[in-house]
Amino acid sequence: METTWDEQLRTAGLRVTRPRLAVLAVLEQHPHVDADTIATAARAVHPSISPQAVYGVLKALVGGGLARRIEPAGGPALYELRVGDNHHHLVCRECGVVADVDCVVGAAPCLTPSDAAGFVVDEAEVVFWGLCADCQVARSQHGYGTNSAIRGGVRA
Amino acid sequence: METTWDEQLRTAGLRVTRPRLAVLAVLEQHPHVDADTIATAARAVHPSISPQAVYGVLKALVGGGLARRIEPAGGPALYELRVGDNHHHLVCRECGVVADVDCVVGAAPCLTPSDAAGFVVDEAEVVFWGLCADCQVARSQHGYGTNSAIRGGVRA
DNA sequence: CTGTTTTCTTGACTGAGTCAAGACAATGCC
DNA sequence: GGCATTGTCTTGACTCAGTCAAGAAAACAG
Repeated sequence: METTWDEQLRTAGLRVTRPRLAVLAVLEQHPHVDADTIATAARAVHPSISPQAVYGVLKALVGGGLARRIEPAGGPALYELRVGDNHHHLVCRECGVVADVDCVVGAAPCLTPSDAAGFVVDEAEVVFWGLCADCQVARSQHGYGTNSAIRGGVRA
Repeated sequence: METTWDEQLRTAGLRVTRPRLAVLAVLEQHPHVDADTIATAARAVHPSISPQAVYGVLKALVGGGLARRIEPAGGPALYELRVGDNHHHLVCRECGVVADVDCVVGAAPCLTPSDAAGFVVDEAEVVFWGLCADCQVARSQHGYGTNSAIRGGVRA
């Protein structure tokens, strides 16, 4: 990371505030987290931060192009700092962990559906669903009964 | 459609009930609808159906493999009857309309990320975001100010 | 037709997120 | 550095989608 968060915020026309820097610091350490986890972690740096402030900050960051919001089905929205490169995600059905994948078939072909039905497409979102390495092990050990569903364990 | 809904339900081990048939009828007419719209439309056939019943029916149908649930970011879940063929979706950023797209690059390559990071992938979900034909027209006419956001107009 | 079991109805509840009003703090100017 | 102007944060009420639980009703088996 060359440019500082200060600069990036200012470039986006946003003021530099403690809550924003706190949220950015959390996102830097945890690549894919939900708003609630961010709030908890950010409180270590800036104790008085409120949940709503986190929503506000995240909306500002997403609006300013510093963060990206992803919404895997069946769970709360997650945020990440990797923006601008069109990459995709692997999501674990069991624990909800998210991993990045670089664009599937090279640069942009994944942006071109075979028949666009009159739509002007500007983004292709790809989510791969499966089982992460840890959950594969857990499943084969405990004898596939550990279905703790997605919700909850998204801490990445 | 060769087999009747009656048979399909029974094959899935589900009882044949009025609410279920009503929901199936609605889904047959409207390819991509949210639970609330289904409830409203189903009431035309079976007036006493409750919203919760719709949730229950949909869960049963999805569980039995008769319907599929999709959850586009920023809106409620939608349901469709096309199951078994791995097809994808085009979603309009403006009005939320959803259209089907057949699998992008042929059969299954879209199921293989370049690097799976130890995940065992069993499904690839692709969503193309853009503007539907109608909203393109509306935007060019009214002079791109008609941002009514997604929420609400999903009636497909 | 009767009994059993699934499914539907009714109602209370949760969790994620939004909206609005006022307090506070960051930038720009003197 | 001090002050005014905005933009941002805090607090609190609220919405919407969806879940959970208990009892009533309906579907299938005999």
